[in-house]
Amino acid sequence: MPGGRPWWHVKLRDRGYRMTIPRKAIIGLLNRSSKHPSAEDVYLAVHRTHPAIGLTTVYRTLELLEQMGIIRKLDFGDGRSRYEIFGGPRWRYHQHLFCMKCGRVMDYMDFMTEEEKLLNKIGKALSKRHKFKIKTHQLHFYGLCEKCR
Amino acid sequence: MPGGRPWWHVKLRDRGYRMTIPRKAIIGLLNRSSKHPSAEDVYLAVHRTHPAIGLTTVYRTLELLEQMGIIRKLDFGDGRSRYEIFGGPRWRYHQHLFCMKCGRVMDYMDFMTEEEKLLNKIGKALSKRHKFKIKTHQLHFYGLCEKCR
DNA sequence: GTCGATGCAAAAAATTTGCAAGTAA
DNA sequence: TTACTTGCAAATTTTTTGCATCGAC
Repeated sequence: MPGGRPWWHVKLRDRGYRMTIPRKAIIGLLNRSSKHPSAEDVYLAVHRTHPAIGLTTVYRTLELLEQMGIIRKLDFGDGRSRYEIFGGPRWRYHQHLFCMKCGRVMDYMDFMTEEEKLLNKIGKALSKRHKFKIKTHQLHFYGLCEKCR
Repeated sequence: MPGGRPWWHVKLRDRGYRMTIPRKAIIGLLNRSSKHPSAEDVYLAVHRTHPAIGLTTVYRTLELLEQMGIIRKLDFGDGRSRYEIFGGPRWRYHQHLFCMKCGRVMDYMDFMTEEEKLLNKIGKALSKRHKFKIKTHQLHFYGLCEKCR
C-alpha cells in the first residue's frame, strides 16, 4: 500500500513511542542500507542530512529499535556492534560472512532452508536437554573477503 | 605422557615465545576452567594466586594465545569478550548457549556430527559463491538459562 | 501543556599503548 | 647478556548516564 505508514512506524506508535525526526532518519537509513553499519557509521550518515542529531541519540535509538524487534544487533568480536533491519514484511532469514581484515559484513542466503531446519531442530533439543529457553541464534562465518585475501 | 610438557608449552616454545609465570598461570586457568571467563575474570582468578600479574598482561597474553590457536575468543554482544581453551588433543567440536540475563555460557555437543557436516558444506559453498576465504564459524544460541527464566 | 525525547558534557567500561624495569634462556 | 616480557600509568575506543531543554501529540 503506497502512502501508508511504514511497518516500523506503526510498531513504535502502537507501543506509545513518538515518531521523531531522529528516529525516522535512523530507521530510514538502516532500511535503505545493506551495509550493517556500526553506531558511529549510522551517526556519520544521518549527521550529513541532519547535523543536529547526536551520537547519544543514535545509541539510544538503536537500543530502542532492537528491543522493538525492528533491528538486530550483530557482534563479530572486533569491538563494535553492527546493526541491520530485522523485522518487516520483506525480511528473509539469512546469516552473515564477516571479513576479519576489513570488517565488511555480507549477507548470505544459500542453504537457508536446510540450515533453518537443522538449527531449529537443534534449538528445540537444546531447550529440553539443557533447560534453556532459546530466543534466537546467530551463525557467523569468519574469513577474508575477495579484496582482502 | 605424564610429566611431559603440555601441548601449549611446546606450541609457544616452537614459535620462539618464552614460557613465563604469567603465561603459565593464565593458560593453566583456562585449561582448568569450563566457565568461559572474560579478561577481567581471568585477571581476578590469577590475581588470587599471583598478585603481581597485571590486567595488561592478561590482555596481551590472551591475544597471543588466540593468535597461536591455543584459545578462542567468544563474543556474545554484551560488551565483553570471553575465552576458552581451543586446541589440544582433548578438544572436541562444540558450540555455545548464552544466557541473555546472567551472561552464563554453556557448551553443548548435541547434534555435532550433523551440524559440523552441514556447516562445513555451507562453508565450502560460500567460499566459492561469495569469493570468501572462510577460516572458521561460530554458532551461538541465545536465551535464558534454567535459573534466569 | 505535558511528558517523552534529545543534545551536550561528563562518566563509565573495555581494551590498548608507551616506556622503564624485570627476567627467561 | 640479550632480547622478550611485564607492570604501571595514561590513552583510546565504545557505549552509557545526568540533566536541562526541546518538541510530538
